[in-house]
Amino acid sequence: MDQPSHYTAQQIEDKWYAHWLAKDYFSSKPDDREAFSIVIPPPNVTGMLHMGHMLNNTIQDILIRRARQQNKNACWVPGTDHASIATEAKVVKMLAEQGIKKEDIGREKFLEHAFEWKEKYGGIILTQLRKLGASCDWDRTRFTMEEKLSKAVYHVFVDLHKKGKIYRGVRMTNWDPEAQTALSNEEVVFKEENSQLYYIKYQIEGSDEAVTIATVRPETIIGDTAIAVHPDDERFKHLHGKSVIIPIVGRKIPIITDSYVDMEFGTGCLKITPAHDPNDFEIGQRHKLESINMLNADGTVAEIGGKLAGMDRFAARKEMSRDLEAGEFLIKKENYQNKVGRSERTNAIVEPRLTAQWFLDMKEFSATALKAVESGEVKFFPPHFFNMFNSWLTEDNVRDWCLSRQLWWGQQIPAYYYKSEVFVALSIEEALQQAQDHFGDKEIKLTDLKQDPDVLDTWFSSWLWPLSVFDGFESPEELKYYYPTNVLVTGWDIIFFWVSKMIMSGYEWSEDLLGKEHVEKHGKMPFKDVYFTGMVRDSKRRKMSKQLGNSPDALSLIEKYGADGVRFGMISSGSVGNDIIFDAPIDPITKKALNESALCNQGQKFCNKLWNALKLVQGWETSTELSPELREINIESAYWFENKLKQIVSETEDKFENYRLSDILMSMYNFIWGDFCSWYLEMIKPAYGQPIDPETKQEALDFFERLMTLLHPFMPFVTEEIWHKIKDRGEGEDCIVSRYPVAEEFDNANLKKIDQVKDLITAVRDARSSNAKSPKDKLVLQVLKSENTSQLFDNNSVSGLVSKMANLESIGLVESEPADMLSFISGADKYFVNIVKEINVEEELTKLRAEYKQNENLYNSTVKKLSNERFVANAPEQVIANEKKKQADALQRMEIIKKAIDDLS
RNA sequence: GAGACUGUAGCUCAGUUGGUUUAGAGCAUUACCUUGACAGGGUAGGGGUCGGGGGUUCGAAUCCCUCCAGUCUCACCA
Repeated sequence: MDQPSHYTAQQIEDKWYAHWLAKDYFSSKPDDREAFSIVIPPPNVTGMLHMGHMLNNTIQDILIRRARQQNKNACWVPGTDHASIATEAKVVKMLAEQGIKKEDIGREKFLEHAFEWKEKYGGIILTQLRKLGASCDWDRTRFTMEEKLSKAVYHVFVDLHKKGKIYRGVRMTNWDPEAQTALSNEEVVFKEENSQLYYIKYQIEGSDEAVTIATVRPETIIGDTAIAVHPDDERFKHLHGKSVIIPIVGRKIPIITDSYVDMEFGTGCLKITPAHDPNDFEIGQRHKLESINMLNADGTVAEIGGKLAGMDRFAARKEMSRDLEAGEFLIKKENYQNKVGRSERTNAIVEPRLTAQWFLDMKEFSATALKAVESGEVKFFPPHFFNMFNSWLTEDNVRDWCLSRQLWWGQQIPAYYYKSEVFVALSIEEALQQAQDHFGDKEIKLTDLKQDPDVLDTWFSSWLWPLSVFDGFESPEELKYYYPTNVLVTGWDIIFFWVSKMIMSGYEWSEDLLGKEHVEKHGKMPFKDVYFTGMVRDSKRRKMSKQLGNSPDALSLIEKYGADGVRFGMISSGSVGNDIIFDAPIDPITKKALNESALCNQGQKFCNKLWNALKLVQGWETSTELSPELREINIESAYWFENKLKQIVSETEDKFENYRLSDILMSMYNFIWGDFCSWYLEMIKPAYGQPIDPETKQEALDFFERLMTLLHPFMPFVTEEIWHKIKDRGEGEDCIVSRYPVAEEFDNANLKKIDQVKDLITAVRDARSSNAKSPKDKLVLQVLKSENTSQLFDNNSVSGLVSKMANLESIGLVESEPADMLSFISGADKYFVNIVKEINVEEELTKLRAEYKQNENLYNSTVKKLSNERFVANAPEQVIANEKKKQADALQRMEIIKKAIDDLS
């Protein structure tokens, strides 16, 4: 068969992906097999495939494909997240380009545009995942804002409200006075700017004394409700419990103590304005201080500001400054650099402002999540992430979850206002009923109710993901089969945002949905294992991002190296939990990452190697009329390779348990390239142009087939291609559904024996190479008889094997050392070849002496250890035995080398 | 500023409870040889004071302290 010598991934990959889809291999429906389920961490619907996705999804695909090959019912649910902020921003931008403002068209029209945008451009990433080979069940593709999932969201919101866990409260938000909207932290840009720091004197009530505070926003003294000092600050101890008078304003406020105050910073006194500073707000809560809001939504001073009322905040600042100066309250002004937050969109200076928000009480939830991981019901890989998890969810640190977002794209909060009351219900009709009952007024109409304009945080839909994608809130059928999912693969940066919250929701609702019996048997957790992937970084350890331009383009990489090559590159560059330094070179001129990678290239070369190995085996002609000696060598080789294969399979099984994927891939790479291609195939390879016996050829092809099955989860395309090239396949006989091997007993003694054989072959080649003998010259090998060598060469196949691989003319055991032959040591035995040594004695002596010295050092170190009484007394027996063996071996080698030195000199 | 994680050959990483590791692998690299499956093969080699410094121990890459650097999450400061 004529085959090109290069493997070309591109068409082959498309072909097989289409084939798998056509055969419906990715789809999963409950049956009587064991389920193996993974829910994808839903990427933003606006997202494009980047390196992080490739890493994450390759891992998931490996796990899913292996499970599928283990005849488990493998189900990988794909989908996207509606990503309120990111998507709304995109749509707003798109509309802005058309000269449309969202406020002008209103909520309904805006959402129409948003959905239109989503239909057109959203979810591109899912298509891109196919290029990578992701074997998701595409029929199950979900979207966090689709109707069913939204229903689940409303359901849990109402449920939590009934349980009394949801409350309305005020919270500091970043307020953009220009756009008159709250901003998320992501939408605020902090920059160093030049400001003025005002030092202001506050008179102590009933005393001549005064304290000085510093502020960059003097107008906010209108909202002051306390002065805080550090409890241990000696300078102010005598003032504890006293009060001060706010300058100009004239109001009396207390002096309180709080360890938040930094004694070293400024004057050591801090004015507390709970309504206009996040930290002050917290201090205010601790000390039950009043919050006085002194700013209107548009950034002008509120009524309470007296003569400043109605003035813009900056004008008010100047005015206040003048008044303070006039009243001799202003001690000094100094230039000051601080970080000022500006709105990403309007560039207006952001004001911290108290706004009403919906909250979820997290106390019980976080305790539940902690316990789930602590008890091992949910296992973290690597386990050390529990530290971080723990420090965040402990009572002192946990904060209630702010559920509302001042956006339109998302699930609108199902809370309806009538007069001063709010009614939470699944529908406005229900809310109406509640309102009518509450007020005892049947006249209240639907139009009298006003729904809360805010939407829910995106995480409030994705925290239900493992429950909702199986439609658990509608019927338990599928959920019963697939829940708990087996493993979650995600980045550790969203451990609190997402991982912890899914655990919480799982424990909160799984019993309601699945029944007591089911959760007692299978557990309430949403997933049993969590595999944390690292961040993908560049060579400077920076996170790869679009803005930095330090990320190669994912699709270009696939185009260049093939999906298999890229998968190889991704997996081999990192292990569980560790960040991945992706070695893409940077263009020195543009400073952008080039779409190149040495590791992906290695993966591509690996595909090529497989391809050519197949070409070799298939090129062999067969003949049944070959000498039995040849067949014997091949039997010996096959027996060894069979054992080696079993060993790898058993190691692999173990490593999969611990998600040591890069480890597995590397050992397969070495196994296939080294043991299979360089050793096994060379062992059985017939002389050029000669035929091979048909049994051996078949064995080789069978091995090949098993290797493809083993490697398939990692490199699905090339393995499928080769699988089909090995022989004609029937309907449904594809690598993707070939049975993954299970660990079996193997003959360890045989592996050790062949290791010796390989060492010997290497030693002969070395003797040849270092004495300028051509590989083509046949040599005579004499083996000094020992217990070990007699055993090793007790049958013809080993001699045959060594002869073939080391290109020997003959091989024989001798009782005593032959004269005029070159000697060498392999293992602890001595061998001779018919090479006449023609090197200079000096050189050889130096070499031998160095070798002697090395062994002597080793020997000395063991002597030192073994003569140390405390070592002998304390070290475990095994360690001492090893040390003794090391000593004995070193001694034996020293003797042999010594003799060689003596012979030479 | 707080917490967490990371720091082992030129690069990317192993090194599981401290002792068969005189610190390993893959890639890259050097020399010689070879090339009739292959971007290939063979043989030998170079390259690391395991981030720095202390400590515990008979024994530390591994445990403790401290410092340095990087990253992430949170807080960003009156």
